[in-house]
Amino acid sequence: MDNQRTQAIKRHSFRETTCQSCTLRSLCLPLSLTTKNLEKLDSIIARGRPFEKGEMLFRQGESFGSLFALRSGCVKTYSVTDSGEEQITGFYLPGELVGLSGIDTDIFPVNAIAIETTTVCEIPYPKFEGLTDEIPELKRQLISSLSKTIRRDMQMMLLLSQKDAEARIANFLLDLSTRIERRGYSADFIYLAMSRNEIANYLGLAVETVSRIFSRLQKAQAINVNGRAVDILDVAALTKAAGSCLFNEKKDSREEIPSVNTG
Amino acid sequence: MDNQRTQAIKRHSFRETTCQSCTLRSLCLPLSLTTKNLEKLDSIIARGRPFEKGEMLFRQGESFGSLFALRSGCVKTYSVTDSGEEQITGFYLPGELVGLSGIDTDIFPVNAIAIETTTVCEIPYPKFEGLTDEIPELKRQLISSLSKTIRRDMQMMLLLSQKDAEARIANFLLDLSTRIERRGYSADFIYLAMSRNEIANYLGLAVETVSRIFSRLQKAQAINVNGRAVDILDVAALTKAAGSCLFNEKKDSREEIPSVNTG
DNA sequence: ACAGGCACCTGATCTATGTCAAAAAAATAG
DNA sequence: CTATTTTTTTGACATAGATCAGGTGCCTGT
Repeated sequence: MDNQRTQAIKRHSFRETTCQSCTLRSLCLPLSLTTKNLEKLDSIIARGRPFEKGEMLFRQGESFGSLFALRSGCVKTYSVTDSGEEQITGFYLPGELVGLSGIDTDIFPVNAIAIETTTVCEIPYPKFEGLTDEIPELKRQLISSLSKTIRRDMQMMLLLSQKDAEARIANFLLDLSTRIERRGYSADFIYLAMSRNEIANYLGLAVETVSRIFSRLQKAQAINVNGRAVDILDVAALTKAAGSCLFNEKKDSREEIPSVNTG
Repeated sequence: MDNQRTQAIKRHSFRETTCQSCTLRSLCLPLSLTTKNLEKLDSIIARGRPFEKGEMLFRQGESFGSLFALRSGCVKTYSVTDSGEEQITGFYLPGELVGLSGIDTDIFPVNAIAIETTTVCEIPYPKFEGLTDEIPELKRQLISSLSKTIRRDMQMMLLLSQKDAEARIANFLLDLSTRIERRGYSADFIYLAMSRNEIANYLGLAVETVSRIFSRLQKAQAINVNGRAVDILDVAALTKAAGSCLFNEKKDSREEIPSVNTG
């Protein structure tokens, strides 16, 4: 069930106990902080036991208190409408920040749940906010994360409002590929932490459609699917299937992005 | 062409020359600043001549330098993909902030264009950022705007990925209604600053569909349409057509929201 | 006032994708 | 290991909404 990659992610992260020694530092909030400021940040961070698959980091409606930086694993955020439908608003990988959408309210507007065993750094927001007064660089970092999330969301809206099923899925796969590559893994292999159902919900499609498109892309030799293991065989073909993207997206995707998706 | 409402908006705003005397203060960044801090903010703001319909506040790819707070009129933001398709990412009303999505890059990721005569307060970002160091309340205000934008975007994603054409349009109208009501006008009458085409693009629909749904809602006595003038006859029916919404949306929508939509 | 061009509306098709149904494969429980 | 449930795949069919086509009215500039 756990493949090499997830094993590796777990192994490399469990030992880390400070931001300074964390291999995700360059992807996360600490990016470009001085050693001294790193220590300050470190001192407010809480690192608890791992969340098992299915455990919730926080719930929609619960009082907002902390941001969460992922150290390992994978988290999804979703909202529930008043009639009970769920809408997944994002999947998060190590180094990414979960909880940004709750910052200015007293409550979280989404649920966050671990979809595989996950370790996090919990960042109590009131303390963190205090730190941003002392450390302008940290403030800039937070604002930057928020702004990047907004740009991501724009991209997602473009996807949902103009692209067909195949393009949505191609984009989804390429996005994951880029993100795991940035974390030091091969861009050509993805182990999906989420079910077809979750992918469908996230992309605004029916499960059956997701399944069919996976099959179609496999038949076209663009990918090789084996349950949740996906090999990318032909990036060019996938990119073509993904269709046009926003200007500067490529450039953008090469930057370090501390936070992505909505949550 | 210009109806009573837009005339009124223009009239009441043109005279304002300081944040202190601005009637939009409670909807905008100044919210909850002390008089002294208000003056500081005021001193960095530039107020130029109005943008005529069709004039651009800034262009995608242009270097990011300022945020823009609308004083009157209406602005749309849109991105262009590398193959030339346009995607409208937001419509902005007086009191709302345009440009947030460019904050952490050196370039604007979207175009912003006035879709009717529009006056703005230009807020040079480097200076503004400096002010956020001095005025934690202003920093909080900015972070709050960003976070609210993210929640809005989530809502939009839900709309695009789960709702049918009728629900999208009902939501769109109710959203506009709420926003203009918050600005002191009747919630029952909307003068649309944007064309059917722009509505269609924004909502991920074909123009013809928008037109048909308008007709259908009119036939159902929920609204009365006369070109760009829309009377809301039956809020309950519209709300029902809009379908389920995210928990807490109602509560949320009653807060003062300095910025909305992506841009 | 008139011509040209948009913006908007409405009807007739066509199609991508949703829905329903059922089987195969994989995960989980016992 | 076997039974049961859940996830995934595939096929057949239905449908919302896109596309195509045409018509009307409105605004613009001359």
